[in-house]
Amino acid sequence: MTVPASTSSSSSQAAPDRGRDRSRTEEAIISAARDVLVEKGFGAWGVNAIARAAGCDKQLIYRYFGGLDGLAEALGTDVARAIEEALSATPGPAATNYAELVAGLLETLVDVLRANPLMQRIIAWELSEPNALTRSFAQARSRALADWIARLRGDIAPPPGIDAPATNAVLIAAVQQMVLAGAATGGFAGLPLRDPADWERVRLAIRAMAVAVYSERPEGEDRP
Amino acid sequence: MTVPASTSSSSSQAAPDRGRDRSRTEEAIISAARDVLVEKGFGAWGVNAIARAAGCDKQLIYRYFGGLDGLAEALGTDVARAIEEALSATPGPAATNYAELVAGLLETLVDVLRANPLMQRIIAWELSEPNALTRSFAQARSRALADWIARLRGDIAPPPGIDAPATNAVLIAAVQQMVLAGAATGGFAGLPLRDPADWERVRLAIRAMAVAVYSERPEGEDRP
DNA sequence: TGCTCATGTCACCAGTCGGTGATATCCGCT
DNA sequence: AGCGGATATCACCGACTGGTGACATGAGCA
Repeated sequence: MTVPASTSSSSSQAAPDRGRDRSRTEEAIISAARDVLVEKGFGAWGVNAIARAAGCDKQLIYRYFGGLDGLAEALGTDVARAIEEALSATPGPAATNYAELVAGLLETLVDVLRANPLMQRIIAWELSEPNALTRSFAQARSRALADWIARLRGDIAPPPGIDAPATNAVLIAAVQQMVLAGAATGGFAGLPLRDPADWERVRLAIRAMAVAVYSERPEGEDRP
Repeated sequence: MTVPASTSSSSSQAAPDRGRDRSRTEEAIISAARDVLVEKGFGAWGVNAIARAAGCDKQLIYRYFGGLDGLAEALGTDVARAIEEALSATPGPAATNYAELVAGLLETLVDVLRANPLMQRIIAWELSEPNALTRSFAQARSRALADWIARLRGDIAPPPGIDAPATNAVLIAAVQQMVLAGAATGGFAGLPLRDPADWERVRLAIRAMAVAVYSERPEGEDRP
């Protein structure tokens, strides 16, 4: 009788002996792709590392996904679905005016983004090496975010005389940069970003800015 | 007679035939290191690519700088010097109150950062793969920025009742993220970042936020 | 002149990468 | 039982990486 070829000679990750089940293998590969991106960064995101993490041969990545691009696309839809349900699960701020609405959304965004290292990696990737791959990621993320905001906004309109799209973009940019810097280096511009107290300062600062800019009445910009 | 071994078989960069001059070669290597980082990104920042761009053998990188770490250190001091003189050359905003001071500083920062792709690469690097290398870069940058601000601030004090360090960090974070996103993808959160008009919107939005948050009197937070 | 040493160049190493063809193994169907 | 096809694994390729030792070349000095 032939020895059962003990399957113990595998990577440190994931039991390698799942039966010949294509769908399960595909899930394992996608999960491994996600794990590699989160734990090793996009610089190490390749067929070899992913196959190693998934405990299967890299040939399967080519067969089932058509290479890295197809795998990225599959992971993209997977990520988009995860984001949408993560956002739809978060309770929106019950605000009656635009300033409080935006302030609440930004605070929620800080929490959601801080709890989502995968999203952080994708954003950093997009900032460093924008390509067709990251573009689909960014597109899905942007769309989910826009839907979420539109859903929670309801019929609350921004005050006139203020460039709301630009202002909101700047505010969201601030949130992103702070979260990324905090995760990467634990601080930004001399401000520590480690303890919950540090993030409470950030949260208050962002809220104060949003409320201030959307509450103050711009001088002489009113319609006659 | 032997043919003069035409030196045309080199990379597209830089004439490879500088006389046996160590200091000149070192400068060429540092310059090549900077160019590779700017044009190819930190993913391609290695001895092979740098030596190729410098038109010399990679062995010289090890001999003169002790490898990539030493070269990074040398480039770091070079960058720090460049930043300091770039910032010292920019005229500070002549403001008499804190809100206008911060608004002017942020607008200047947008311009300086947008005109400095090397700095953008370093920031993106730091956000993606923080290591001893990027830390020295970030440290030099942070110090130069702090000195610049301290120099221009003079004796103008922030209004009481506002967490100025946190607020300023958030504002600077917004500037960084907008500039990085603009350079990487040409837009952010649906807002285009290509034409000067786009950046004018951003500039106005940032100014409005800074002025609003530092002008508005926080209610009931005053000292008695 | 001849010697020395700094400068520069070349060849090579082990390792990893993305990618592909050939082969083994097992399930289901007739 | 036997066959076909899907699933999975192995072995290999060329290219590139960081790193190192050996060698050529030239300038300056005794």
